[in-house]
Amino acid sequence: MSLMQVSRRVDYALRAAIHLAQRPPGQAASVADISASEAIPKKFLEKILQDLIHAGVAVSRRGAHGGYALTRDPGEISFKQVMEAVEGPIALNVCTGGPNLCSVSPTCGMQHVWAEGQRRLIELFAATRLSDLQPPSGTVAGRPGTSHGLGTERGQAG
Amino acid sequence: MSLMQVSRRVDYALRAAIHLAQRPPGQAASVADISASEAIPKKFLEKILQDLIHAGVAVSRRGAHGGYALTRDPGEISFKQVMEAVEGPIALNVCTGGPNLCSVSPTCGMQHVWAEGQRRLIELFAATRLSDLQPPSGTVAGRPGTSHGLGTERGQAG
DNA sequence: TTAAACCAGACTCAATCGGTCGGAATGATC
DNA sequence: GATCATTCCGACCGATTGAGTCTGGTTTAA
Repeated sequence: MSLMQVSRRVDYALRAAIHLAQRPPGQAASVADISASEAIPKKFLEKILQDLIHAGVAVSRRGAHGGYALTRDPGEISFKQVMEAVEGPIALNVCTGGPNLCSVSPTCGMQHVWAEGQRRLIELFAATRLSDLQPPSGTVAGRPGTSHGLGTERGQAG
Repeated sequence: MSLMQVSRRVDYALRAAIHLAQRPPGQAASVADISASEAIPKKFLEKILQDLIHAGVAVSRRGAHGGYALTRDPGEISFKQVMEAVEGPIALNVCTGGPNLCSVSPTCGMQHVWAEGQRRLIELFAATRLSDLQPPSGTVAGRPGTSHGLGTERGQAG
């Protein structure tokens, strides 16, 4: 019983995104690739990757030799973007999801504490980019395998 | 669908603790009192208060005119203590609950990000004391009602 | 003795989490 | 153009958990 944990979904999404970040730019990885090397259930991962696509974080190519790649440079994609792509926005309590959501009073005093905690987390997760992660020691970053080019545009993270 | 929210349990526990903090020192409040004024289901609150007692945050007096009070000065009780009393320790991901809990590799790179987020939250919640909260505007802090003395010792928060 | 309170544990019920299944669409290759 | 590898998509499912209730104590003031 532990407090405030992120879901498996978020964990998997980040692993997958980092996996994509760590292969040669523009080289796509298939669900099978990622699933195998990151130990994520394949069909579950499939859905998570769809979320990343819908959020504009990743793109895919369908058909044989298809796969997934990031839409931007790993240095331009934040943890926060990936996390919020698969779950909603970060909100430490129901009352911080929007204004006037406190069940008891409009300003119950706790609200600003949650808001501050939220601020701190968001600051961290927005500042942390996919490029900040070292690949796990003992593995090679850019082993090609089945990989095919996929265009990557540039943008900004937040 | 929102990320990283605290449970109702934690929210209720804090409301209850703050309620106790805001009445004249040493004056107990019954479950009915707290339940009514904080809009918390009575039987549910009862269990939560038990957790606070088991964690040494509150004490109770049984029998007629019984009730609950804090064991220490509100300035000596932190959010963190209350939160961890009713849920486990704060841990942003399974792998930060203890060493060698990462499913993929002993150091997957994300671990230190979770650890840092955790550090920031814990710092905030440990620094925030029950005495830091203003009572909701429009209500009176120390309206006596049914309240009876209950000893309060002193200690420290963390 | 009685009523007001706390104490404890079994129970319920619905939602969510984590994941699977089956198949349709798409694209590369032969 | 058949085949095969792959993404895409929605329905489904079981277990867990979150939130709360119920029942029946026990303790104590009056």
